[in-house]
Amino acid sequence: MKLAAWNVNSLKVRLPHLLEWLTRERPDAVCLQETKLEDANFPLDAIEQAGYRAVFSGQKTYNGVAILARDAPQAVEAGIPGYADEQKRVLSATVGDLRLVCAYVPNGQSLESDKYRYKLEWLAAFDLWLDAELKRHPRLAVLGDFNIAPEDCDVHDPKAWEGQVLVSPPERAAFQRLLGRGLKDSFRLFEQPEKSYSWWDYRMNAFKRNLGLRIDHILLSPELASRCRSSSIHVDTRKLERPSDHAPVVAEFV
DNA sequence: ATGGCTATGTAGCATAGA
Repeated sequence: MKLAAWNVNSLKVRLPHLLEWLTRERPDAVCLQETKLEDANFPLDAIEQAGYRAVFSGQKTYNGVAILARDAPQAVEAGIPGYADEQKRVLSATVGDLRLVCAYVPNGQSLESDKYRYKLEWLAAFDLWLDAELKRHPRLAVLGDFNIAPEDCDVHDPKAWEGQVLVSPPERAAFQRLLGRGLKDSFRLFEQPEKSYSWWDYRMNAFKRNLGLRIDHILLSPELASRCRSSSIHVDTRKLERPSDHAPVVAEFV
């Protein structure tokens, strides 16, 4: 069994890449972020023709999340219950015997920004809710763009990034709180190449120079973590024509 | 070198991403 998370940065633009990747990799489920599409414009036909069912929660221009799976997603829930948020950032569904949470954590912009306060507040609500979800769903996976590089080894130049948004201590503490709930960072369950990243700036030839950050993650409940056999980042998609600035992250299970 | 690139909405630039 194979699960994936991919911030596609516009599903409209990235649809050919996605379809090609689905056909080649045949994941059982994929969580997409930044679809940037209203639900009425979701390319459901093309995705169904590729052999996938889909549920989605989108909006114009910004944000937007979707879950694609070979088996129909059930018990679909959008957002964080009890946390009012106009922004479409969370979608949950049951696929087979798994509970999947697709998440697009706010970026935060800069430490002085209102968006940074929103990010921390959002993460607090997310953490509280996930604690309850973990108790309800022993086989829980949280997949998406967390917009947090958990450790200095997830940052190409930790000195240059020190204290900035995506690596600031409060954000990293929020990520550690999720791990404290019992969730495991699937990527770090295994030996990994040094300088492994999931996002590279479009500018300054950042990808060619591997100036990246690891901010996209698959977190697993203890039961799922014990079944996980590998985790990797599909860097090759970043080499395509008109790529997303994020690469898919993948976890495989027995 | 606080720039640079990409996508969107909308019709020349503004906003956001990370």
